[in-house]
Amino acid sequence: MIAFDHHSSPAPEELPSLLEGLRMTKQRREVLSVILAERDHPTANDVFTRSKERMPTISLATVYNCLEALVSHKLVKQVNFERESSRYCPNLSDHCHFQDEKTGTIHDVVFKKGVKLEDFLELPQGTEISHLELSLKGRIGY
Amino acid sequence: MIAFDHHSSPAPEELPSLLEGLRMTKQRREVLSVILAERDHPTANDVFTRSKERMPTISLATVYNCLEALVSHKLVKQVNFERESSRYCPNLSDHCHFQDEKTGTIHDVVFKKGVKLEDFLELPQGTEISHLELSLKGRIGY
DNA sequence: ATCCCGAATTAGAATAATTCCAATTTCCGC
DNA sequence: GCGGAAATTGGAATTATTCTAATTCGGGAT
Ligand SMILES: [Mn+2]
Ligand SMILES: [Mn+2]
Ligand SMILES: [Zn+2]
Ligand SMILES: [Zn+2]
Repeated sequence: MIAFDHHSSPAPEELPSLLEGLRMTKQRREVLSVILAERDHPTANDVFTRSKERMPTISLATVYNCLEALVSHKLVKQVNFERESSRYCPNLSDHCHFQDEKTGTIHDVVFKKGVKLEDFLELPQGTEISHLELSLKGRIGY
Repeated sequence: MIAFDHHSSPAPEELPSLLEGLRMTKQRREVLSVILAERDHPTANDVFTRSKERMPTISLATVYNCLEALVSHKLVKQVNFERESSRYCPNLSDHCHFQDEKTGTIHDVVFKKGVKLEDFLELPQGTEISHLELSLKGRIGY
């Protein structure tokens, strides 16, 4: 019954100047707020375009730098679909991604509560998973 | 107890000249046999290097063309890890991939028997999944 | 407030995987 | 053997991302 996760908007803006040990420069704050604002999984270039509206001097290199910093400090997730350009996601809960082949839209998909990897994968004992990415493509029931 | 799937070698060579509706040219046969031979998830460039040993005139463009043909005819699977170059896999059974961060080696990981997507994902009813890719990174228990 | 200094930003060049192109070559069916 | 569509080829083009080197920023110390 529960459909895609349409999570509610947390307040952007007014972020502390240090977060998770990351110096929150104005460019990083701008990039983060762009990602928080629309939660539509924008590409680096999308983020660049949107950031320039409020900060016309920001550079694409800086956007890439900021995204890398935000991702490595786990304030944002990087999302990949096959060979497409990376997208960025502000949803920090455990989830994966579904791309509607009709529209290209990417939806967050939540893991069922309590499921563990070993429940559905034949992993050798002792394996430590440090990163997991599950990407789905298909059609939504009209 | 069951570890990574080390499947046994099916006989390469001697492929029919038409397979799955795909004209099996000598370049396509060579590319396919390279992938079947080592099952170590080579990149396009790996395949190119190995193919040149037996077919010195093959071009990289042709390797890409062949891989695309083999993948779209489902004789080979394309495997992606984040932004790394694509790799190719001859294991047609339902499986996903684990990359050992220590060595870079990629292992096939089998889904437990009988598990369905809906068992662990909150998918809206009526969703049709046409493609799924699950990629894991981590360490093997020494 | 000014100075210092490491970190961040910037523009532009470089990189690298993949795709495109236009010219040949292959090869299946007649 | 011919004709034609499909495949191959070498090289150029594309494009997302990374790198470089110069400049600017900003927080702590004086
Ligand atoms: Mn990731
Ligand atoms: Mn795939
Ligand atoms: Zn997401
Ligand atoms: Zn595989």
